[in-house]
Amino acid sequence: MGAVKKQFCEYLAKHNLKVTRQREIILEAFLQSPSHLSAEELYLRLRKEHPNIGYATVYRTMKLLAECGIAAQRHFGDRQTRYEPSTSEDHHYHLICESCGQIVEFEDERIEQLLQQVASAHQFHLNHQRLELYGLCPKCQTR
Amino acid sequence: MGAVKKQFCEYLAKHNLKVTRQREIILEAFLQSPSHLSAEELYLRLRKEHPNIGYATVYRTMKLLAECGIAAQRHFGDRQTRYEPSTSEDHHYHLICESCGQIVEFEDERIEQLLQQVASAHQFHLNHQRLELYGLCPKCQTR
DNA sequence: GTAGTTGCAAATCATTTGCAGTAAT
DNA sequence: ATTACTGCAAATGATTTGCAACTAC
Repeated sequence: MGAVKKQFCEYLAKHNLKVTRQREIILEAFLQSPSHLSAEELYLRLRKEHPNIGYATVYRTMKLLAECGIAAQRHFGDRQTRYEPSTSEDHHYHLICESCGQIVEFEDERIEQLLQQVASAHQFHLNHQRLELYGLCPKCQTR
Repeated sequence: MGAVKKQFCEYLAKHNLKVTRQREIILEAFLQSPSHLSAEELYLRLRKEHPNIGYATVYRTMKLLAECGIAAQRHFGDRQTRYEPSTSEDHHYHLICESCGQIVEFEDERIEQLLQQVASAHQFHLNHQRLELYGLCPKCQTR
């Protein structure tokens, strides 16, 4: 059993929740899919192989995955909540092309330090941050 | 007539739209209210003095104000779209207390430069950015 | 066996839209 | 006179929830 699945099962056990077939399937699908899918998109993918899994179950399970730290929620321009695998300590940010929707991830030590500094300056205890850059990717600039 | 109202009227004229009593009232209320109100909150404030102004009109007018650059849309943790006066070139970010909801604004030259650098490194043309820090304000830390 | 889960449909919440009447140009 | 605007109620889209049947423990 993969480390992530183990993490999920342990979280479920600790909270008196059950490991069900659907939860296993949805976790699998989430891990194998491209990042930044919405619950709806995941549901649509799932439906091919498992037409009996309900919409609501996907929503509920993604919420669980977010709670136990396996998935991280994201909100980009559109209305939907998107999910990406959350590798604990890895702070990365997003560059989003407003024309083609491409999403590029990046990290930056310096930015992270600066944000921490700013929070401290205001005597805030920093829990998490959201940083997104919107613009045009190289391809869309030339069109 | 204030500069902002003038800006609004000019925008309306240019787009063959009309200066109506409701639009004037909503603009006034927006300018006099605390920052970061949602359309609903603005509607509720308005209703005391002007019970005949409809929900939809507030939504439509806030959208207009955003289009013409008088208001800027913001999305924090909750579901609602919030608006703040948009003083053209002023890039500022937000520190949000997850316990009491307090919102502190801040600016930082260094961050701005870094973001620009990062975008350039990926050959993106940066249009706009979103940066929010979530945590606990000094007061809520001690509770 | 008991308590948590599922799938469905109905509910919710923020926001948008159609429409008949009203007001700005 | 035109054309845009308003208020209302009904529609929308993403997400949540109530509930009776079901399944993991």
